[in-house]
Amino acid sequence: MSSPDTRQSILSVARKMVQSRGYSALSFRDVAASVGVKSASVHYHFPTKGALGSELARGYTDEMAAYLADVLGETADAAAFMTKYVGVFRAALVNENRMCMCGVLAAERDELPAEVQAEVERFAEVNVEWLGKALERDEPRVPLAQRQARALAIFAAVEGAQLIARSRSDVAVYDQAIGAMRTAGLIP
Amino acid sequence: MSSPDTRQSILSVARKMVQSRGYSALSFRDVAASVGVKSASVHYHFPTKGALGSELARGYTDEMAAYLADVLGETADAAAFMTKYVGVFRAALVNENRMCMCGVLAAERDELPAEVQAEVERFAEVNVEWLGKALERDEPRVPLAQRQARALAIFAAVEGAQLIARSRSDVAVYDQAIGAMRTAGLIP
DNA sequence: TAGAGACTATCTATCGATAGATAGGGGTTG
DNA sequence: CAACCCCTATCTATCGATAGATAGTCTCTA
Repeated sequence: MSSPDTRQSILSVARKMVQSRGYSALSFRDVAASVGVKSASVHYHFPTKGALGSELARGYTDEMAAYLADVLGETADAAAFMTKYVGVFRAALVNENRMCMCGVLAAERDELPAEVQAEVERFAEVNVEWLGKALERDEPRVPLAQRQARALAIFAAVEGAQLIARSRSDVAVYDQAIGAMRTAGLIP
Repeated sequence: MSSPDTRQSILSVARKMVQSRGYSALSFRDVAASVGVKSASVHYHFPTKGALGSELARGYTDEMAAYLADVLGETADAAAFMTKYVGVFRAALVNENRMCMCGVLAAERDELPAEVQAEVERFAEVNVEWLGKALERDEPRVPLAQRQARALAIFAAVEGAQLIARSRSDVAVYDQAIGAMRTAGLIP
């Protein structure tokens, strides 16, 4: 197996592992076994656990940012944006009851190397900024600060809905919570 | 040191440890060192890590349930209830940037013994049920199902707000998110 | 009431398993 | 040949857990 393949396999396997078991439970041996190489080979591509973790988080955020940018490119109203947005987090639950990787990492904050922490914060920034832009489509006259505060609240609420739905292994919990958030007026 | 003291110290230290570092990072040695005994003594009081974890979660939920019952006993409207409710989660953040223990545990779901998982689910049930009762004070005519859905949404939103505020080590993020949730009408 | 026996709570020492990490060798390929 | 990639082998540190011993306390009984 050539290097780019191995490297990508490592990232893919490690991402799933973090999403389902957390950063602390991410081990070089498990990743290696799942990829089909030895743990020393994983160290070849990612010298330390922090290097692997930060690249994982960076790639995760980058992919999310790219997807959100695409969605924003389509002309649509805020409600349509939100439907797509909550769909991303829903998909993680449907896919083997996983969580947003940065949500998991946030819960383990004190265990993370600083470089990983920074990426987690960037993920939040990217999401909140995007949500602010999406809200702007509907209510361009609302002051920026107020819109950003609401964007922050939506991001937090969606992460929370995912968290508790996962704790019950029941995507219906997510749907119910998101539905109520929309009914109440938090999410367009 | 007599046994009840040691046992309580273990629970107290372990709770803080889980709240700040997660279940995976909870170790008998660290707990023992912090309490001032040997790890074997911790095993004397809690034979397995699962036993310690489930008792931690059980006690945590029990304390929360008792506090919430007290609050509900006081005559007040839903808004007053919510102020106290969000204050509980705020206090954890202020207190060394900790998180709701069951929120942390929810994120690590797949790493938890079944007995601990069950306690995490009970915490959610207790919270949602209480929130439903609190909402009932303001809107007794709203159908039960709808009220419970909103209660679920509030619980999820508050947990989420705490999660992302903690990831930034900034309680102001929590305040801003909660404020926007109230402004938007999700939280009374 | 004195002593035997059991219980409590802790200790020291150690177990096998696993963690992340490293040194150095070997094969493949451009 | 040189760079790249993966390997074997190993290291130190730590994990949860257990064995066996001990000092102190409690209880029951002769």
